[in-house]
Amino acid sequence: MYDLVAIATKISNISQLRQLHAHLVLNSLQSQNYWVSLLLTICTRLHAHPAYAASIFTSSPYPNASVYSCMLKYYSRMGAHDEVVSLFRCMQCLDLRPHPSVYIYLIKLAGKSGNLFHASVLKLGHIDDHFIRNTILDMYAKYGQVDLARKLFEQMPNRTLADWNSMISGCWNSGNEADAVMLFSMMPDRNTISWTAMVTGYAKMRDLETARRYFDEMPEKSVVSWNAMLSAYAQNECAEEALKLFHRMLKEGITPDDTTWVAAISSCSSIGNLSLADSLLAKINQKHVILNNFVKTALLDMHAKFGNLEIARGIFDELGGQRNAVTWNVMISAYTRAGKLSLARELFDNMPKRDVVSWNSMIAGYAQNGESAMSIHLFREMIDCTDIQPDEVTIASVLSACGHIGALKFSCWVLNIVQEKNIKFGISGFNSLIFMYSKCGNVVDAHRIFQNMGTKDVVTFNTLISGFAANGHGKDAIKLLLTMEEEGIEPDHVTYIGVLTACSHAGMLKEGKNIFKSIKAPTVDHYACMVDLLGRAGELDDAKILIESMPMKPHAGVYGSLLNASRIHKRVELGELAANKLLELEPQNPGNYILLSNIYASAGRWEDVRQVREKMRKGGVKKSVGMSWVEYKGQIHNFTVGDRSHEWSKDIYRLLAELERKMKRVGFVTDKSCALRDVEEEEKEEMLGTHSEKLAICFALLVSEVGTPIRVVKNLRICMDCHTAIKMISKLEEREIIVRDNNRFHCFSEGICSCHDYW
DNA sequence: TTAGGGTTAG
Repeated sequence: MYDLVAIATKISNISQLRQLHAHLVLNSLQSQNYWVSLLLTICTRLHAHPAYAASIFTSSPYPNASVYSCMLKYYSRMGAHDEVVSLFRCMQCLDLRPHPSVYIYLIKLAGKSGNLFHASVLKLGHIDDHFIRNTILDMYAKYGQVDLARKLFEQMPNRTLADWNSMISGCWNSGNEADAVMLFSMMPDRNTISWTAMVTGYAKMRDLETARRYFDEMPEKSVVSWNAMLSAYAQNECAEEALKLFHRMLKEGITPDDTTWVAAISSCSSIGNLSLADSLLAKINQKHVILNNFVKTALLDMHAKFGNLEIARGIFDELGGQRNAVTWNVMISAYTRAGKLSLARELFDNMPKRDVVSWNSMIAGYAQNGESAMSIHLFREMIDCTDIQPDEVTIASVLSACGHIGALKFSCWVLNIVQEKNIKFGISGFNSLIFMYSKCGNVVDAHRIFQNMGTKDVVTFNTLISGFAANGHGKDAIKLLLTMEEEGIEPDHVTYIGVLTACSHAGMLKEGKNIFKSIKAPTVDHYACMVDLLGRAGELDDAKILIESMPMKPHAGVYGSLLNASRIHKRVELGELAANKLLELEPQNPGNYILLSNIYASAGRWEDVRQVREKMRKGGVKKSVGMSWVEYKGQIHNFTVGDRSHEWSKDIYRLLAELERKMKRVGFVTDKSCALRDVEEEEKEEMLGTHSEKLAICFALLVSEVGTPIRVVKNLRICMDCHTAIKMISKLEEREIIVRDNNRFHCFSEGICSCHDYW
């Protein structure tokens, strides 16, 4: 028998196991509990097939606690949680006493609801087992029940080092720095684990300096301690510091493990330094490291961030069965970052188990690529069809999408969910709220949120400043810039873009000039804003001089501003100059051709108009489709030029025709530029007057209550013809109509638009 | 057989 036991412990593959099994059968030993337990232990070690393990288990006619425990351990190793639980219930029914390690596994598995086991552990007297006791303590500490953990800890007659360490981590988990420090100082003895817990604790509080102090004072460091400090840097936007520490680690002869590589790789990708990444890859290859899927996922992400989508996809495919939710999520966001939404969606639809990050990645992916309506649609699906709880990131993305298309009602619905589910907002949540309100034209609420915020960051200020800019509140934008400086928040280049745009929209030439002068190192974008400001104010020659004096090469935005100003002030020669530069810089952008052809059209130079159109056709440049959204009862309705797909189409067009008749009767003449801008000569008659914003407005007129203002958002600039037509509609229908285009609001009321400077 | 470190979304 002793020979057999010796053989059994050395078994290293399934066929050896089957041989032993056969030998036991031959000697009629296979149903003895001792041997069943031993076979099951080997099954666990070798990951044997569940059917085989089950057949061994059932060969025992009267399985005892040991057999049950071995089978339970087998299932837990295989991740078959349901089987684990049902087996445990069987044991309870049979009054069998599980092995302590079984409890440890079960308590960990139960996680947050693990306190169910506490009573049973007490009843069976397992509480004196310090391994089990510590697991319970740790479970309480990990899952936010620090009070229970403390109670247990204080009642303990003999605390082990592990108990102290669990308690310290528990304090950090609940953000209780004072208690963590006190426990650490009171400890009778400390090990690397205690010190490392302090390092991670401070890292969680984003206090990297103190974390580093503990790290430096640590009497002995393990790889884990190094990793803790490395990750602290890597996760708090200190990638450079992380890589410095990584190199010191190598110099001191510490062998990196998987976690080390993950931190190094992710630091590399956030710095965006390709050559650094290459040298890191070389090191990994040179050391012949076997990479686990954490490292592979980090590598996947790095390649994706460097734009190597094929390599990233290669790693993803290679991972095969080792893929987890994170791997899928990384690949999805790799695609959304690159604007490849359909590929991202394909993965999203095919992934086996989506978590909140998967939904967030896809919702944010749509939102960031201009597919706001899809983003909102997907959020509804998440709420209506799944049990997954949205978090701050979800809400921030959806609110941003709502802002883009002015979906105020839908935003209210989203905010109700936030209240219902008690989702806590941090800075980014509030920032998105400010964005949404100001994009919906509700500056008052945007400002209210801003004032109630505890801590603000530069994005908070920038968002509200841009909101003021879009709503024509130039003075408020400048005031906010001053507040910002008072509160010690350094304005960045986005801040100045916002303030300059605000000046431009409010016609504040002098103030804008002063602000521009105060910018330490103006970027090309600031020059573009300045050209826009000068141009709109009619100082086109100054704008041209400014462009010529620029220390850097002007980009498309600079000439775009000049072109727009030339159109407003009918300066054909300057417009031609700007447009030609633009066509050089962006030969594929249809907007530039259309702007130029409009300038020629307004000057009556039809032959030039024809030539521009011809050039566009030859270059294969397609005109972009203008879209308009209107929100009705929390649903988003979108329209494109000449759209007939809406179920209300018939009524919409009937109303439009009726309105046009009325307009003609009161002497309204359409401006042909509208037709020339978007359609070929032969289609002109048919398409005239069917721009998306008009369709959206007619739809809103049909469905909305009399007296309520109509809100429409257009993704491009609204054209002159529609501008005039909407003015007239607001008068004829006695309705207030608010149209927001790319960057500002047009408020039409009683035949007057309150943003005259725009045209 | 317990305690410390890991990849993703804004």
